[in-house]
Amino acid sequence: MLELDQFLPYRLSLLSNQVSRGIAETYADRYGLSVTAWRVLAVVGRYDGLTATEVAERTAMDKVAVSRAIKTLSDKRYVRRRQAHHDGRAQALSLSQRGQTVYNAVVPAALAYERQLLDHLSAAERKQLDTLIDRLLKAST
Amino acid sequence: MLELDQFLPYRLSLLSNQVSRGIAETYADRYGLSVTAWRVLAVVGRYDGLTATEVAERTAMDKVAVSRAIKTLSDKRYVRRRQAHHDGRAQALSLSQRGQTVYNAVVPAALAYERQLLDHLSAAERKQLDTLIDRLLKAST
DNA sequence: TGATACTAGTTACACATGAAACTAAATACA
DNA sequence: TGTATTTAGTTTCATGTGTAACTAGTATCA
Repeated sequence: MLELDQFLPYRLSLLSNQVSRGIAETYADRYGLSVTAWRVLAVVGRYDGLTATEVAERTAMDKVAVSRAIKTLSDKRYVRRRQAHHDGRAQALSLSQRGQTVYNAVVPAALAYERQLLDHLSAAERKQLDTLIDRLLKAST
Repeated sequence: MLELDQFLPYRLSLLSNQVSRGIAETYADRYGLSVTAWRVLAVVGRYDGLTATEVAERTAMDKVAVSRAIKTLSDKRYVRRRQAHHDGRAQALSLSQRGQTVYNAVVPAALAYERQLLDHLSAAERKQLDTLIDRLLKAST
């Protein structure tokens, strides 16, 4: 007998969507960023000079999604692409001035949201949560 | 400093997607069901005679998504709609013979997948996980 | 009863997403 | 060197999704 609201995959999906929506409110409208674009921005801001392929690896997004997100960010002049010196096909990505500004505004807001969430858990529980997620991530691959 | 792969919202999204994909493999191709359609099927199979609105409440999907899923399921002859006697606008949903067959095949497979996942956790950890998800669900609303 | 506000479900639009096909550059190696 | 294979990134197509507008039936209450 399957009771949807006790079914782990459903609960995870619910939680993930709720959290994502909450976070997205901190940047979506203000900066016109989708979740995928936001992730790319976050990674390029953290690791300057990555190529699209490297971004894809770090974000667990496929290269099509990354390519589109980069196009969006590039159209908005948040990221610059320059020819990667070692490979004529690849482009090294970095934040523009504007992109840096967005990054500086958006990352703290996202972290604050996460902190606010985790405030509902004790230190021990946070650690537990981490362990459990790791375990389930491995188990589901 | 935001490190994506230690960021809770990202980790939750990753986990939820992986799990959903794993589950979907047990029914998507074989029965042509999307996640939303599958959820509606599961709820109607469990609670016969629900209306679309009631399904929406039970699945945390919005009514547009439910309407579309019902259309899919109805086109495939998995669910029947009959006029709800108390309200001319509403339709009471139930599984057809075919739908029942699909339900009987698909639900055990989904539960088996969940069990296989949870096998990686001890009884105490499962309880912890439940509590933590509940807590975070409340915190994120 | 009849005007008004509400509700069930569908449709339309704009945008997001995944898979496969494609272009151009790089590599392998006979 | 020249042919075959692989790889970076983009485009295309079919499908999924959320928001808002819509249709038709229901409830309210003067």
